[in-house]
Amino acid sequence: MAHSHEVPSDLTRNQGLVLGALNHSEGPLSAYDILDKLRGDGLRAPLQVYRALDKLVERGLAHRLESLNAFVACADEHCHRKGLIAFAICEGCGKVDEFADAVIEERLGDWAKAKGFKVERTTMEIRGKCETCALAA
Amino acid sequence: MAHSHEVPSDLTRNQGLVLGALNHSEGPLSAYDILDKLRGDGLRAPLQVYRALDKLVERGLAHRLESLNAFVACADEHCHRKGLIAFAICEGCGKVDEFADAVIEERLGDWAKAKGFKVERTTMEIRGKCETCALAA
DNA sequence: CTCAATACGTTATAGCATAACATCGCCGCA
DNA sequence: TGCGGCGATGTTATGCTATAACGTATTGAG
Repeated sequence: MAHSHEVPSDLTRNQGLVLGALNHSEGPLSAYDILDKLRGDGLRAPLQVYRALDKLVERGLAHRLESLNAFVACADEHCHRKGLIAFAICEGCGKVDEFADAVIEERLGDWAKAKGFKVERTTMEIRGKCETCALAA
Repeated sequence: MAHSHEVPSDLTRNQGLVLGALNHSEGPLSAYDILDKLRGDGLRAPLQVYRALDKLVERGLAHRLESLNAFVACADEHCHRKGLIAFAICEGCGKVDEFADAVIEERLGDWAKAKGFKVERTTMEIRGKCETCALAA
């Protein structure tokens, strides 16, 4: 079944709808997937979805998967995640596993420091097959 | 000035043209950027560029930057890179720095092993400001 | 109340990527 | 030589992803 996060109460209507759609989905959704799910709730234009997604991503309630041009709800119930987040995306079933790794984060930080590079955000995405799908293949 | 890689001789005409365009560019190029640069050489349709890019990426002669929907030539002169590659992308000047880190690779490998996840490819992209642009800001 | 800031709604358009189909050229081999 | 397969190519059409530009509505601070 899908996630069952609580939706923060200070979201706007559209933000709440979009986050709800993400929470109830098994896997990542494109902005247009979301739009289709929410037409019944009065959403009509891509921009309504993109604007809500921008805010949600900004607040860390949702994440953008760059390699998929799609979005997922943050897997962390109360969104305590601060640092770098990595995603493992299964090409078989589409499920996404979200995790953090302090060593990797530190390592990237070291590299950046050595180069004088000022990091603003990092995307890390692993594509492959989850255990279930790998065994089924 | 731009890179000065040699172009492998077994590339097809279109592949050679596309790789040449990437090699002569200071920064990442979208497929349509490439197309525009190569109209004078007879290329007319996006698909011609995308097909060449697919092959080049497959062979490791070029890389796709997911967070930019753009492509760069591989920075390694003779394309000896085997493992995971990371990219630092400057939002100021657009330059891309390509690097590898064995520790990160090992760390991801450990995670995957523990989860039974079969990795097919990984994208790691840092967005931020390079030293020059950070100081200028 | 008034202003500023933010969200919202709508239309149009820009930018990225692939489907589908026909052709061509090269190479191995009967 | 000539057949046959395969991969690259060319072309048109189309689909998916994302934002520009405009105006209205709502909210909250002073």
